[in-house]
Amino acid sequence: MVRRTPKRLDYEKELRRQGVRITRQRSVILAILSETEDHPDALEIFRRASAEDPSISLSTVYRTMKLLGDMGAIHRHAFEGGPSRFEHAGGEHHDHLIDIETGDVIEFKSERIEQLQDEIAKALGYDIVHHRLELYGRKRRAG
Amino acid sequence: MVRRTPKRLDYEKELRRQGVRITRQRSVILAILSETEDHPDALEIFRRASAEDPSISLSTVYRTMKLLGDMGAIHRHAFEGGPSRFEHAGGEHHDHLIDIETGDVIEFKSERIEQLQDEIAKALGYDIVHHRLELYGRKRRAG
DNA sequence: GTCCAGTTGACAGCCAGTTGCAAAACAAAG
DNA sequence: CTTTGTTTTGCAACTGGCTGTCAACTGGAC
Repeated sequence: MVRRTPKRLDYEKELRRQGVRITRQRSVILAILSETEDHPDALEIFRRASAEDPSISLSTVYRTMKLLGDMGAIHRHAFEGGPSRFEHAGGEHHDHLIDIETGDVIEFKSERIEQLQDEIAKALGYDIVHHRLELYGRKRRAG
Repeated sequence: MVRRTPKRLDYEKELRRQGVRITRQRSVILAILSETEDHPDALEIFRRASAEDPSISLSTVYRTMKLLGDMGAIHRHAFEGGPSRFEHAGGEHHDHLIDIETGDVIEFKSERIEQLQDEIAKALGYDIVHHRLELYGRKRRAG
């Protein structure tokens, strides 16, 4: 059962409920985030937002990403050798496989790995607050 | 069977063999790296190097870390929310648990997780080139 | 010792991201 | 719809971590 991306208005309603002002700029950015399935960086979000409202500044994009991140509405991923990339939160937890040739990101999930991580941390006397698991790979050529 | 940290001269000999000039500065930095068991960042290495030779510049530390990284003599880790931290290569592969309160780094290894990662990548049609697994946690208070 | 490509320190430049500030805009109250 | 007070914005300046430039210096082959 696939969870569908929340719509723009769901985001806005939820943020308003938390006392966040919905400005024209934030609305545009939220729309972009809720409609995409990829993992754009701040500059890419800025480009897409600019197409819709040329007056939006890159600062505002950065500030909005920070705000949304702090509120838990989006996740920020600092993959190797590039700027942070974002995705809307709300789906299930997952990790990432990054295509080192194209930069494409594939999401995956392994209950078993999560479980092993917990066991390892426990054995070392720690509670995991969060983790980062990224696989960097190259598409296997058939043949 | 624990592999012992290679000594400074081992490093130097190996680098010389690969055609790298061993300067006074590099020698000092290599000594620091081969004698530490922690994961210092460039500034910390600079501080330790300065104590031994005040004329060493931070630029040289950065350049040397890049050089040694490219040669495979050290590993660079970009943990969350901080500068890159380094460790000498030469031990077995391992992953890291980072204490989010102290910044301490604990190394661990899980054959099983590595294996699961390979399986996941394979299932997605990829060959893993490298990966990053970091657990961020807090020491469990005995209660 | 001589020589010169490789290396250095100083410092400018770069990149992703943050911040200070005056002007503009949201939204609550009237 | 207007007023009001706080938030947010665009802009430009700034930051931190790191890389590039360049004249002076130096390791190490001869």
